[in-house]
Amino acid sequence: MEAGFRQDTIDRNPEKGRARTAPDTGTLGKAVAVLDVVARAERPMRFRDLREAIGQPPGTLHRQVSNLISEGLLQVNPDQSYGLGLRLLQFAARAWSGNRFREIAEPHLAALHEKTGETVHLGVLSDLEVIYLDKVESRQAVRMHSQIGNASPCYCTGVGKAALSALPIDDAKARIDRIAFHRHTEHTIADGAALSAELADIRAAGIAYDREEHEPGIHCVAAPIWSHDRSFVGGISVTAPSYRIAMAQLTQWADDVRTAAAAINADIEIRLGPRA
Amino acid sequence: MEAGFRQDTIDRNPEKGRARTAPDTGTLGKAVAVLDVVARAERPMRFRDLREAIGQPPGTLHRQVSNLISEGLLQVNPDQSYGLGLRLLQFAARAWSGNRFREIAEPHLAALHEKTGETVHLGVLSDLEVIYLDKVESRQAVRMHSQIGNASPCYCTGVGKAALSALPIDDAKARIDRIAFHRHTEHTIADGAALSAELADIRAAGIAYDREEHEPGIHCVAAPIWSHDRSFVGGISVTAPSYRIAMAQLTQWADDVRTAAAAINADIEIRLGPRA
DNA sequence: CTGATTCATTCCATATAATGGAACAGCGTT
DNA sequence: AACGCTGTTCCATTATATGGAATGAATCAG
Repeated sequence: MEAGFRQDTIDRNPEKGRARTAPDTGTLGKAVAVLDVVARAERPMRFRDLREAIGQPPGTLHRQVSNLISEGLLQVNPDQSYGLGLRLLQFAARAWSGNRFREIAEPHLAALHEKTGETVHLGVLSDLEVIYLDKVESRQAVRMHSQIGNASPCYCTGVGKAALSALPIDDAKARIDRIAFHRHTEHTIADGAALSAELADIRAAGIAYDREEHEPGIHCVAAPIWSHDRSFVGGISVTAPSYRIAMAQLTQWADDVRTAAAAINADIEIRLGPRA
Repeated sequence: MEAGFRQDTIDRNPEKGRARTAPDTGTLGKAVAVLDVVARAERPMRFRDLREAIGQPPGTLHRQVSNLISEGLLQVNPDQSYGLGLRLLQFAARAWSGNRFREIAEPHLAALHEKTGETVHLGVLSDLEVIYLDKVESRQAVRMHSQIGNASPCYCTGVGKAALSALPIDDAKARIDRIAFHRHTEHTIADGAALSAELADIRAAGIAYDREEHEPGIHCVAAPIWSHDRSFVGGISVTAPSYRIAMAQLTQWADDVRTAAAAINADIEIRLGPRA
């Protein structure tokens, strides 16, 4: 419908394995496991579908589902299939507008977009994935929602690699060992050794490139941002289609991206630092 | 920053009382109660603040918070304050893109916008509030996220009144009795009797108007949509600033809005009906 | 239309997880 | 250095979730 060059769909990745931070333990863990199944489902899920996906006895699952519904986290469609509840939308609206990093980065993203004219992203590292928090785009091409909140692998995105480069080296190493690499394009980094090597370069340069490693025909230049204690790492990027913007242009933007990221880091330190 | 005429902020309403569907009972209920407090907080909430807001003993609250964090539903900012977790953004992205009603309504909203040139909304009734699921807007003026997922009172919005009119009368009556009316503008409906009276008109006409009842200077024309069993009711609306669009113009659009809503209802019946 | 079968829901004794008081640790303040 | 304020950990107790079995509803075959 719209002229977005980047795929408009939600996670077409063939990687079906969940990158959960926590095990499905405890009452809460089991509850979000149910939400997770519903969220990741591609076809409408009815009760029996959930049952085989979750593997809980019917009575148990039924009560879990009931509780989720009464909390508004889950809902039943008229055709008996389950969908995520509207309460999640409410929460997300707050999660987004109340996010301090997004708030701090916002003007810098706008400025960077102003300078380059291309799409600017803000992403945060969440375990092994990058979650996009914001984007600034020239035309109202792609619908925002299709991108914000979406997760992409960290090893084949500019923001992801930038974020990894901001982690303490042993932390980064530990995460890399847990990555299940998948070739999204012919340029995708395929193993941990190659990724570690590239991260060394990224650390030295303060700049990461995605050379059509995630989506064919899309490349980007990114720089890391972080909080003082590295409990938060993320990145910003300028993304463009390679048919229109040459790699040489990206490298020219590198300084702008690095400068913008540095400015964001300074703001984070001031507004969220230990002495805030 | 942008030229949005409708307020860009999240819920400035003075109504602080929560419109919870469920009591804070059960492990899950207590967990979302914590999320709710964080979501509704206006200043940064630290552990101490949560403690007084929730009223749980420190040990208990600490574990609840820890569990929420390990599930990614909550996170700690570097300055020790809590924020909603990124997992909620991921879930919401799916809740939105996977929402059947939104999906079905989408082309009709686009067509309605094409015809009127003004902002078109899709909202769903959730207990006593309307939650906006989608909007189509001419310029990329207001950021989508500031609107989608937001909740507004049902008694002073076009979509809300339209949705109420689609409920079985006793259900509507029961909900009206629970509304805490608040005068947002001088035109806001102030009591249940007035609302019931207006709902009768809306049922007869199939059209609801918001005559600057929520935001001064903003009015809209809306029509209800629903599922066959009324487990879902909502509405669509065309919204405009009154300085630019006269009431007479809104009444001229009423037929278009009603027609669009009817088309959506037909699609819902076909795609989500009992024999789907 | 009837009977058989599958699936969803309810119930309740049991197993499990959440609770909260108390004791501990970290840190800034007096 | 001792105090007070917050946040964190521990563990016996208590409340909650669990899941097998029974019931009810819906679907399908004959």
